[in-house]
Amino acid sequence: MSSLADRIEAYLMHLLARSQDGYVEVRRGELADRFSCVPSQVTYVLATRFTPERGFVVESRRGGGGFIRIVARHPRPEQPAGLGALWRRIGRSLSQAQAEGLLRAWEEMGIVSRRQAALARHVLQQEARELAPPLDGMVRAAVVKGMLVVLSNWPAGNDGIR
Amino acid sequence: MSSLADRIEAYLMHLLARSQDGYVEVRRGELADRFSCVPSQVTYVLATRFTPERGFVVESRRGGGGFIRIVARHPRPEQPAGLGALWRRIGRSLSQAQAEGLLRAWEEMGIVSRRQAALARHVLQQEARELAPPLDGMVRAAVVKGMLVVLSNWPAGNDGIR
DNA sequence: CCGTGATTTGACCTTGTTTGACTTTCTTGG
DNA sequence: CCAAGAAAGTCAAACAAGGTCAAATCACGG
Repeated sequence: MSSLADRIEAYLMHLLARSQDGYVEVRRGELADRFSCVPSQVTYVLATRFTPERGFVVESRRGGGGFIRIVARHPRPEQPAGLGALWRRIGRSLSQAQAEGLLRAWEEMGIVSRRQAALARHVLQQEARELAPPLDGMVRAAVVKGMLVVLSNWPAGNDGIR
Repeated sequence: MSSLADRIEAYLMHLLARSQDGYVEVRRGELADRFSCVPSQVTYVLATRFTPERGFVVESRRGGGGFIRIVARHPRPEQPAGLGALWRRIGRSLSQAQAEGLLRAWEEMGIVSRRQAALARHVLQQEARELAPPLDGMVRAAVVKGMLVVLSNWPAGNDGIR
């Protein structure tokens, strides 16, 4: 028997799946109402199912006109070699070699252009230069994650500044 | 449902975007009238959304012929040019407020999607969290620059990872 | 049957918005 | 100069969400 939490999760996943932009906005109260439960049940579902580890980011606002926004990081949740894995693999820090390897791979896959790769290498160099070992890796990871944010596009996304 | 405050903000932003000089002048009373609300609602919007933190300066005069002038400090809708300036603006370090302001601006201009903006906010938060003052700013700058690397997408059109 | 982890509830908290009564500051006509 | 009137400003109370936390309950493997 699927639990209430499961059904709420399924409903939200459904909304996400058919959303064109890769995110949904709901009212906690309305949801609670629809499933005839207390609002904090919704909070529970968000906290246990829509976590960053599972590839979701949740934003919310209180007060009048408040809402909860659930953002999916990737169209197809957990593909073995997909973006989710990539996010996890990057982790908190990247060596120069790791970063370059990633870039080369992306370039070969046509995920980034030659020019973007070159620019990225330049930025990596600039930013991580003269930083002591614990920090430089973090900065590299930061740069790559910034790239990933823009690259991990939901079908129908932005194409960049022309 | 977006709140009244949101709608008033949007309206003012719209006026600002259309204005060539980067500022607008409105009557508090007229605005209140247009949105059928009390005048102090307008004051509330100004106080919460058009702050110096977000790059606005608000001046006003009371009495007959009074007015409210909203000046946008940097966000000139730099459509064609701007990219180089953007790199320069980012610099070596970014405060949380600066980073969020930039993101908001990009989101408004449609340079990044709502979803990308949300992801970016999350990454920014995660990466800079528990980093002491000199470093956190650098990491934020790194994230934003990573985004910019991909966004400054010349001819070779990239559509993101599918 | 029991212990453990997941779920469900509800009382209470924090944040953001809306309204309205009251105040301050200008402008102007007399 | 001064009183009236026309704005805008302040501030606190009432509302409108969402968040927290812990107790109660449930489901299950051992």
